[in-house]
Amino acid sequence: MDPINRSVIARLPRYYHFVRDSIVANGAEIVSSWQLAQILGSDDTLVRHDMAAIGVKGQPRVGFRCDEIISRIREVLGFDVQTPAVLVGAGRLGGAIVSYPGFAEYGLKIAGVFDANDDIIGTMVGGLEVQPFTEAADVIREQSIELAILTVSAESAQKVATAMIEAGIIALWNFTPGHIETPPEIKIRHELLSVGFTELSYYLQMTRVNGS
Amino acid sequence: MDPINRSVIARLPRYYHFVRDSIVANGAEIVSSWQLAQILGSDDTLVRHDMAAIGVKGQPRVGFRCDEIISRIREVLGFDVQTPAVLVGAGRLGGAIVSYPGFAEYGLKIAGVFDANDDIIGTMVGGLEVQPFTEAADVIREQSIELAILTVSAESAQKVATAMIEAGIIALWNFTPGHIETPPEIKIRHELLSVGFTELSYYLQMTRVNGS
DNA sequence: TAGATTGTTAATCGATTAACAATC
DNA sequence: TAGATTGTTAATCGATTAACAATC
Repeated sequence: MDPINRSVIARLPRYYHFVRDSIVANGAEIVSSWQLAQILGSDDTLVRHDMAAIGVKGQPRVGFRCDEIISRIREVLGFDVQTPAVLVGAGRLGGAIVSYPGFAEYGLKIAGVFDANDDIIGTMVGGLEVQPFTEAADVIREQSIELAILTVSAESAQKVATAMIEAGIIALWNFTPGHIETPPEIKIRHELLSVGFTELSYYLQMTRVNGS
Repeated sequence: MDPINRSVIARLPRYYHFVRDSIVANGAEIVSSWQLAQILGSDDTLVRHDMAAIGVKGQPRVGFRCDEIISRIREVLGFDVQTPAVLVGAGRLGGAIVSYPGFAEYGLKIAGVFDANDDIIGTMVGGLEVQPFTEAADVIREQSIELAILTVSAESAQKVATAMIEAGIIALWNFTPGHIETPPEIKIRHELLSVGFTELSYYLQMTRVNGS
């Protein structure tokens, strides 16, 4: 299968949520490209292109089967293959992520929570005991963990990332605002909360300047 | 001033962080488009286009002034105008956001934290006392608050959003995975954690399928 | 001056939308 | 059949990159 465009990939979770919720809420079996386009605020042609990209075939005059959309998205995104991950930094944000109820559905399994702070080590976070950061590398190696979630401070981000990569991690999910240098073969995703606020702040700024 | 492209806006926080950190770390006064391109993994021409878009002029043979970049980005994004916001849903994620230390720098000011759960009302979150949700509308009206941050459950997302809009909110920052319908004049940003994980999961899925 | 970097136009690339045929 | 919706090619649009002149 050809690799799928990044922009398509980014839309899949929104399709997924809406279709799954429709099934749960009113037993929907069929959804049209027009309906999905409404949800994303886009064109129905784009939806059909997306469905074609992930190999979902619709039925002319009818629409797309909800269960087919769900199962294909799960397959494409690898939701049915469990992805074990370590989380480093058991602060508030780390705790929120460990406890986020939806993640199990996507196949994300937090295999261990680590922190360097002695006051936090040994406490429970989302049903897991916080372990000393010094033991993270062993856990990664023993369980062949590929993903690390970084919720440490910006200052320690680079140091932690380097240690994780050395231990065998190939993907990083970075929630710190710090700058991290990684070798090109490592996949890193920056989840900068500031980017989200920035967009809203700019919008509000514009309505102030131009008059609302 | 012309509106600035969404994609440019999304890059500004990354420039901002890097330049600010460079100033703090080693007193940098000048940065070149090539250096900034390295950070974003992009082309130096793109950086120069971005600088032109926000009205920062560089000096040929020298580079761009760090302080000028910082002050222009702050101005464009409205960081120096305080943006008061209400946060609804004082769970773990809500708590993490209220306590996020960086936000004050961007001008985000949490003016009130609200929750519908009696067990949570009255507790302290990030230095603020959690107030009953029923009082949120009054606070919004009294303080002319324009932004609401939603960290409630997916199930109550729509109901809360509707109430916020009725009270006068014009921008929503939605951290719930639920689907929310809003009138077109309302700016809504969906901060779906699943989108981030999805991208990483797809990458890991691909390396599994194609052999790494 | 020579050289390094910015500034800007033109070219390319990729993603979205339009048009319309195919299907049931 | 008529009509509604998918499927797919072509056109458009926008964002990125290439090329090169301008500048100090």
